[in-house]
This record gives sequence, structure tokens and C-alpha cells, in this order.
Amino acid sequence: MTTLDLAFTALADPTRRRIVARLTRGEARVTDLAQPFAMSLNAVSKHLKLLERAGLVQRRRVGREHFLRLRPAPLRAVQQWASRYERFWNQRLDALGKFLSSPPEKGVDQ
Amino acid sequence: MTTLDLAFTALADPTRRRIVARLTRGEARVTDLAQPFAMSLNAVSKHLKLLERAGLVQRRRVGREHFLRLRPAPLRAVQQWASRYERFWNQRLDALGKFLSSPPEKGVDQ
DNA sequence: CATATATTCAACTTATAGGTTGAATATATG
DNA sequence: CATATATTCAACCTATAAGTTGAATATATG
Repeated sequence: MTTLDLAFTALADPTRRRIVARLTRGEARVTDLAQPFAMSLNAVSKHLKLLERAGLVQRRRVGREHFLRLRPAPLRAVQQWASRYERFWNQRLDALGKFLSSPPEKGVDQ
Repeated sequence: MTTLDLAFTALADPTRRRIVARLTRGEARVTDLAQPFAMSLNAVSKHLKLLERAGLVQRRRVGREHFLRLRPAPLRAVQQWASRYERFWNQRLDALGKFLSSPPEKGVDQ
């Protein structure tokens, strides 16, 4: 799986997006991250594994505690991938002709 | 499932991202979209259903042919969601203090 | 040392993604 | 009308996500 596959997969779940949002306030432990959710600690632990696999969080062990912090690179990759399509949501209907006559895309994605 | 859930889920698969890329060149039929892939037409038909469910493509039936075209709104939603984290990939290490002293996020995601 | 805390591991369930093959449906065309 | 084409539907398989519960592991603490 590519970086984008893993990042999109990880971000497809609202719990994981909330965890990402939470980590903008700084490092947190597994228990801290689990606290707002009505699910088991184990479930959150699994979510963290998917975020880790995608490179969205990094883990730092201190004794028995695991501190997670945000790693923004995959978020940037996602944002940049989506930005390619910016002209499609910016274009007016009267700009359609210009779009249709533009040269075809090459090597998009992968 | 929310718009973002559906969009991230749809974009997590490389086949579907290639289909999205292909549709920047304009409308295409199911058979046209399937042509580059080493999988059955049925498999591509299923991928299109997920893209449709996410609002990423729209279908227009003309006789027996189904023409698909790109609907960029969910891509914009994804780009805007990821853009919230822009300061995290822009920030230098020496700006860490500023980040830590900034007010906490409110109502992020959903 | 005994116990509490933080976290993961293992096993299990259910739902869904991603693919297949074969049949059905709808529309063109000779 | 008979046949070819475009697409979906249905049934099936396998892998994995998303959750659970219970046990194991590692580290603190009285």
C-alpha cells in the first residue's frame, strides 16, 4: 500500500480524524486519547495502530506510557493530491470550453 | 456516514483515484473507464458505485451507455479538511513554542 | 513483594471492501 | 426478430476494518 492509500484509509474513520484533531493540542497518551470516546481502550489502541501505519502519528514510550504525536507529512500529501483538482471546483460553467481544450493529464496519481 | 467518511473511503483505493484522475479529461463511459485496468468490468462498476456514493462522480444515462463525470465538491472538502493542518507541516522546530502557546482547537472535524 | 496502572496481544464477531463468475436487463443494429 | 453491446444484479470468496472481552506484559507504587 502506498502512502496515499494508507493515509486515506486512516482518515476515513471519524474517530481517527478526531484523534488527529486532538493531537494538534500536543502529545497525548493512549488513555488520554481514548477518554472522549464511548468505546473500549482496545478499540482506540487499534485506531492508533492504523494512524501509526499511515505515518500520521509517532509513538514515544516513557515507562509504561505511550505518548503519541502528530506527524503531518501524510496530511500534506493528501492536501496536495486533492489540490490538483482545485481548478475543477473553481471553474465557472462559462470556463468549460477552456477546460475541455486544455492538454490531457499525464501521470496523475501513483 | 458523513461526506468526509465517504470521500476518504472512496479515495483510499488507487483504482478509484486513477478513475478520478481520468475523469479530469472529461466524461467517460463505464467501459472506457474500465479499459486501463486488469480487472473485470464488474469490479470497475463497483468502484464507480463507491465514487457515486461519495458524490465524486455523477452518472448520466444515454440509452444503454452510462456517462460518468467528476463532481469536485468532495475533493474540495478533503482539501479543506487537510488544509487545517497546514501550519503543522510548515512550522519550523523553533516555532514549536508558539504552537504550544496557541489556544486549543474548538469543534474540529464533524 | 503485592497491587494498581498503562498498554498490547489474542481470539472472536460482524460488516464491508474488492474481486470473481454467471445471469439478467436494456438498448442498438443487421 | 435475432443478435450484439453496455451495464447491472446476484451469489460467492477472501481480506480487513471495527468493535468486543479476557489475558498477558511491563512499569509504578504502597
